Amino acid sequence: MEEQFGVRLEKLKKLSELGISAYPYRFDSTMRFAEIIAKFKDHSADELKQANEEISCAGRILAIRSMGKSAFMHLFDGEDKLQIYIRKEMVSEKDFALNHLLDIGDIIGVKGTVFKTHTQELSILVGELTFLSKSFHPLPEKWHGLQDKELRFRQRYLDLIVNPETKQIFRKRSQLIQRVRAFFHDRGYIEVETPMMHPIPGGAAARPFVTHHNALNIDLFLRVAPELYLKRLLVGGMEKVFEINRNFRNEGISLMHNPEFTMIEFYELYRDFNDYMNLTEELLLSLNRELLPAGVIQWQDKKIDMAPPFKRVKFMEVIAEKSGLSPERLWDEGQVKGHIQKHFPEEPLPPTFGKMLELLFDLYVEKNLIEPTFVTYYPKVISPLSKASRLDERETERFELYIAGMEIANGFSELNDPLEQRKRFEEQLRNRERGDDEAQLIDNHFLQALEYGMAPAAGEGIGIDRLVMLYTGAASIKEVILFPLLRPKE
RNA sequence: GGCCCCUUAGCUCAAUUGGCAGAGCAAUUGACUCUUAAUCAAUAGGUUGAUGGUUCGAUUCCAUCAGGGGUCACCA
Repeated sequence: MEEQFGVRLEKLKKLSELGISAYPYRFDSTMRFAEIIAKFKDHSADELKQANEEISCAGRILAIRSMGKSAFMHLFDGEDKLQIYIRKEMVSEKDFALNHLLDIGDIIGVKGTVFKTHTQELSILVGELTFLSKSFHPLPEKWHGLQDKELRFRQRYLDLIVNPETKQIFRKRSQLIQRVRAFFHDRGYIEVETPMMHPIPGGAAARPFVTHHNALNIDLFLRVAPELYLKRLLVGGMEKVFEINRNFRNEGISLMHNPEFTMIEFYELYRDFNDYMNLTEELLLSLNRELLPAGVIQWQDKKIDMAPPFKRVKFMEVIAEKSGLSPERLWDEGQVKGHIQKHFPEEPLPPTFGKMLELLFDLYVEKNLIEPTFVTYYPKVISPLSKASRLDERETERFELYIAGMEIANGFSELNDPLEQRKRFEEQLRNRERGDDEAQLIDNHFLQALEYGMAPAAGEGIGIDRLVMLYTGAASIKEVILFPLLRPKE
């Protein structure tokens, strides 16, 4: 507000009248609050007095309790809170004057000795005060914190200052990504970065964002998946590769979708989809060990056991089971069409057979897959990049991992037959003509790479944001992305 | 994009079929040298998201718009 801004501006002016620099350049802390707390919390008041340990530290003022000639404040260093105590007789006249110009939200440094109050709270008795930065706006309320979701996401820094749980979520996100990365490095994978701007969008069924390169005067597409580039690396003989990076899909926003999101994709030559289901279980086990000692997550009102091995069900069989249509009828486009029209007349009829099967899966199966479950053997018609099944020509060696009703991972034995791949792309083009505007385009440069010969390989993508949701219990993807996309205001 | 809900002080929230817009925290002034949601006294702070309409009178009822949340669709 204008008035509070003015008041604080006045205080800043008074600082320079005292000869205090409003924006100094640096400050030396001897310890972070966490270290101070860890080192001294078990010492008695007497022991601390004896030790007379002098330290310096810095933080943002979250609360001030002033009693005229003395004051307590709580500082926050972004991680922990620590109380400081300022007494008139213990500081210089200038520092005591400075103390009266401080506002909640200001950042200060202090030098002093560690002690415990009568209520046994570890605190710093201040000997020297250093002004570090002014806050011109009042902070959100200390007791209720910042509740308004819109403000929390638009002004995430305020959320981080007042709501400690938020910091915990992003610390956990960082740990999770670090663990995933270590998992693949430990197994000899090379981490790579492939283009974010693609001349031809590909690798997933999704609508892309379009951008433009001025010097070349060409349109480019923000990538929907790195898949087709990573497979070029397999052709090049990179035996084990992975990439953790952003993908962009021009689609709606929901509890589980943000237009830009983080995926890891990983590939390994001479492996198939069975190997990768096993590897996925190993990866989650490794994450459990570090982030989930109990092995169980609390998801809304349910508990989910994250311990492998996970259940495995076949795509067509699980739809058959839930819909009452026999597996053989499910392979009949006419039967499937009739079933949808009869039981779901409100649903617009999908343009292709594959989309109809996906619709039935969404309606009957997806939301019920709470416990970790691999859905396997997806039909060829909806898996244009997967290798055909050894058991049934109509199916592919593909799996998706579902947890808490969310798709977490998608992997398969990679199709490496360039002639077959070209046929699949052409089939996609026909789907596009029938109205499926997410059907993939022919990428001739990718096909050319395959024509040089790609060894058999397995590949997989895992949605990092959703994984973080699971491991933090966050109900919305916005809670695990620092700056989720919102409509710009004003 | 469809449907439902929300928007009141910097923050968290009240306001009686439609009858003077309030509290706590934050802020200002003063008191106070172990407080911790500090306390005590006083003060200030509002175009009730925006624009129209109904009405003697609208935070309240209606319409449109904006932003957000939820849900469905799109989408992994």
